[in-house]
Amino acid sequence: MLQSTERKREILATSQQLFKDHGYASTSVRDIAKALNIEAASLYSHIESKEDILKITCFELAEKFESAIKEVNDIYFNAEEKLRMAIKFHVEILTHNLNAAVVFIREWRHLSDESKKEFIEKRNAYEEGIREIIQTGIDEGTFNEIDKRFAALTVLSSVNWIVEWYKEGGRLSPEEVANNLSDFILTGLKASNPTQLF
Amino acid sequence: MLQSTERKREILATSQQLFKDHGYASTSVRDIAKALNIEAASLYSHIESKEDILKITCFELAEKFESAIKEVNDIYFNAEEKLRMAIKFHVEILTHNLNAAVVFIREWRHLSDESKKEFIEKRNAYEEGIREIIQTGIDEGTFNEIDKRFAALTVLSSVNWIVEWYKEGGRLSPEEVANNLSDFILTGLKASNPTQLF
DNA sequence: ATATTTGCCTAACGATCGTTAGTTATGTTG
DNA sequence: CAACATAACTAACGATCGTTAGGCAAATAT
Repeated sequence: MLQSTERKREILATSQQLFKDHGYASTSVRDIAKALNIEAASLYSHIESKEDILKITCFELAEKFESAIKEVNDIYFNAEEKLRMAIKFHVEILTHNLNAAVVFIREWRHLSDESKKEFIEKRNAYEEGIREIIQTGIDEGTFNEIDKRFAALTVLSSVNWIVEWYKEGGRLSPEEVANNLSDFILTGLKASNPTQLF
Repeated sequence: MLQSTERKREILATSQQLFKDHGYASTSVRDIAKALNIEAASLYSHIESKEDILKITCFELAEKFESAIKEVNDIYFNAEEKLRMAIKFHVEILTHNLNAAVVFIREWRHLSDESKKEFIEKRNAYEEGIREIIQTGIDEGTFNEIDKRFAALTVLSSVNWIVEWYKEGGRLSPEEVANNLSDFILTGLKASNPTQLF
């Protein structure tokens, strides 16, 4: 007897805010209800379970990432363009769904075994998409020969970390954040080094 | 009436393992006791509270990081050497205290307000140490002019992420991990670019 | 006007939570 | 041997957990 999707979106949004601030395990169903000014039991007209909220949150975001990486890898570009575009999309998804993104990044471990397995598969597929971009760059000769697995993880960790400090309406727009990240990841900290010229 | 430090170390180590695997909030005092084959109440001969375990774990690691960054910044080196050394120490601390490190990185949010405040201060001081190294590089002219705050956070995020995949006795030694990370952070993905030569 | 659906309510369930009080074997030390 | 310290125990506390059953007023559909 689940009801209007509109009310469900409110419940999801409120829950994501609370899960972000206090963690999934430390947020009770009663906390969520209180934030919505209703009773805990009333939530169950809209959701199946507490884990239902987590599951929907994690998988909705996973789908967005999935579409984004497909879009990038289906179009023909060189590796640098692809990576810049992937980072741009990734940052956009994170910043436009900040609360959900934090839950996606931090709280997926609390999914049931079954859902967790599926989630990890989707995450692996996404990582594989990033690795393909890096491989493209190596094949082109435009990227350094580097451990792909290591590089993909390092790229993703620095991109994901923005949820820890990004503030809506802050100093940097999502686009600027994405550009800064891309520059950092592509060229590193060091100023161009004249000793590499021979 | 707190007892032998030896037994307390066992309790800490066991708790850290469980906190790493299931999270602080989802690990009950009874879970910890069960893993040690004792009753939950027996733990209280050794610890003050559940949060006590978290507090000790977070602050012991914070101290290690504090000493490391002091050691790096007190010795005179150029920025690249300093950064490489800081990353090497950081990776060593993480890999030699893997369970505690995961708790330090993921679970500090569950500290009491008072402890959390102190923890954040210590973390900020550490980040400031990293920013100083970056500033040194900019002053030297060996690092690109870059947003220091942004750079420090990005460096730390990629270094901290290793706890998600590092396995003791795995393919890469801590030293190799540190070197790979330093190379990545210093020179980026892109092969040295001839269009930058004028 | 009547029937149905919606969105909430109260009340309660059994389980589990962190923690305390008080006790008891098992050494260890004088 | 007597006194003490150690490291565990049993039992229980009040609080809170996710969830279910059943009801009720207001809105909507027929």
